[in-house]
Amino acid sequence: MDEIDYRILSKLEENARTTVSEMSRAIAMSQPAVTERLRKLEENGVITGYHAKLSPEKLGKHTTAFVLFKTNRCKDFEAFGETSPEIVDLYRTSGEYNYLLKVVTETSESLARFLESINAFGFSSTLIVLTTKFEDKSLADGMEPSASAKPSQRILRGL
Amino acid sequence: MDEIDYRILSKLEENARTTVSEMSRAIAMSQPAVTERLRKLEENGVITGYHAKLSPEKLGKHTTAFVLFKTNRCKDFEAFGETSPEIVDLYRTSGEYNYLLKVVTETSESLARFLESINAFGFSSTLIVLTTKFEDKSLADGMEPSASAKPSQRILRGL
DNA sequence: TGTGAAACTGCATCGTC
DNA sequence: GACGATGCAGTTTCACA
Repeated sequence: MDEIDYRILSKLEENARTTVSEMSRAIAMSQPAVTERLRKLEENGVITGYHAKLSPEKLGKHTTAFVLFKTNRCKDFEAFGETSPEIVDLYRTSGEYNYLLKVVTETSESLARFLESINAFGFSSTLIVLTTKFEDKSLADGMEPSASAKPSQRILRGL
Repeated sequence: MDEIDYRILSKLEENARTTVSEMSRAIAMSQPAVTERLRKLEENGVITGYHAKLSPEKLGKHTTAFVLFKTNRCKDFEAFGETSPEIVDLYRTSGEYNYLLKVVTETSESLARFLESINAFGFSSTLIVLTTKFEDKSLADGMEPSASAKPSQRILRGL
């Protein structure tokens, strides 16, 4: 994990469809060398996937909310979460509530129906998203090989 | 926005580096036709970007938290948020708190330092993420052209 | 909108250092 | 680890329906 790796990661965070040749030009390194580095970054699990980001609005989903949730039926609730298309993110958390959900629905009415459906499992507290200032800020940008790359050497060997 | 568009979107949500030829094979449609649909989905803002997803752990970032935040210095706080590498997501929300932050840091100590730094702007309540059950569930999957594609016709014309 | 054909570009793979 | 060469795969562009 040197500076070149961070530059590759940064490029792909910004645009996952960047071609290997484009990166090899930007980096001034041969195409096979970039391909090989990329292969290792994927193999080592540094890159976990490449995903298109869609506009919920353009898909008719106008309401986003975060739901703090408290339940003692964790297994049941997690199984429900897996199958619920409204829940896009699900986190186990510390604190008074034990789950945090990001929920994306068509309207505030469909959010209300969703909240009623989870009331069967426990108690919820809902924060409606008014505006998203930003999302998914780069993790690779501003990473210095000297600072956090040395620990990652250990990590990449599976420790 | 017909069923073919949803299949394209679904493929790219799952793997943003899927080639046009792969999609054209899966869909049984010519390559230029898929390219043209893709161009329009991007132009209309249905697809907002393609991003590599990185493992915070593998980059030495072992602590993730959601922070509920209350401030009356909104402009100042948002400007701070833009420049803060720890804040990966920033939402304006309804409720007692007016912001929700997703924060990714190296350790719980660096999280503590971060929380001290934002105390200058207002009050926070922190939920530490113990485990991420899932993130970024598909928005396009299970979308029926009959249901939400008709509204999106209006949306795509800019209404 | 969609198609097929052709020119162009990018990628995988190899042997070499 | 990185490089250059090469053959195959993917993309772009076009005339046409």
